Amino acid sequence: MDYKTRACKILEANGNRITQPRREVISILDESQFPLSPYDIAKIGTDKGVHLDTVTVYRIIETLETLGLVHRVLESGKFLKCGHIGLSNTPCHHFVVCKDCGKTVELDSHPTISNVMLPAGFNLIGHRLEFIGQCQECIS
Amino acid sequence: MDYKTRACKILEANGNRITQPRREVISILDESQFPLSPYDIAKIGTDKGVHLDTVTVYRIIETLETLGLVHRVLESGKFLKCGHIGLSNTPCHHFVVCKDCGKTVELDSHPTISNVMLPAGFNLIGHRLEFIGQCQECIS
DNA sequence: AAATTAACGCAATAATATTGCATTAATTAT
DNA sequence: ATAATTAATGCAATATTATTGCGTTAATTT
Repeated sequence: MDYKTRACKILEANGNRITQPRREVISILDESQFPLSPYDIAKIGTDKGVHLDTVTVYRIIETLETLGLVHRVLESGKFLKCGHIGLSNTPCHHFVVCKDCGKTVELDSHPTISNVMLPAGFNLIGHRLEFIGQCQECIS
Repeated sequence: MDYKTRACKILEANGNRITQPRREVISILDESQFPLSPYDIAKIGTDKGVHLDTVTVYRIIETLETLGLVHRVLESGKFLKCGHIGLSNTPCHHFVVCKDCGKTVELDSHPTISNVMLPAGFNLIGHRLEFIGQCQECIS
């Protein structure tokens, strides 16, 4: 199932309406191999002749993120469609980011830092690993 | 050597002046176990009676980051002192972040996702791993 | 086809970040 | 120790990114 179909199904299954702006945002995310900011998305839409209000894009992104349909790439703060709903639904996210052009690829599996399979030709400089959880005081 | 001493040494060694605002920012970072935004830092300083302009804090943070003396915690966008200059100097960063209170701890070593040593009592929910590098097109 | 209401669009505002320039103060040279 | 040098600061203005409130529109249900 392609991303657009999957996204619409999941939206619907969670009681959300399939609107023109949502279709457009999903389509734009699907077609980009770079992560995009809400402003990027609004501009691309408007350039294509489909008016997209930036506030609307913010709200759509928030919805899609909740549903596990987009990630936020931390290094740039921009958003990327999720390639794998199964993994993306979990609170574990794995990306490869090019520091020069920003191109970003989601990794298929849970890699370790030492034995990760990177895209062909990708030159590894470093990494960021953040474990998210609850500290002792916040659990109780 | 404690953080303040180390920070001043490194600043000096790189031809930077040891100024009052810099001392203050370093001190505030040293005393906080939570990551802080430039605005947080300016406010804490001002509350302590030491006027700190926010723009100045931005510039100081930038300098400290370049020297490997602070990290940016991606999840929150806030800054944290580096506990380990040796590791921090590399483009590899490892944190544990509490999702509730934001308390953040830097990890000592290069952990793998499956065998990480977390602080006592820390409940692990998920993680973010971003590999940074250059894609094939950007290398040439 | 009408009723319902989620979602949108616009305007205003808040929060975060950056730039230019005159002034201040840390360091160097005398 | 004092003067000269210039890095760094502080202020003002501006740019960028994100949020909120509310009347209107349009997707869905009745």
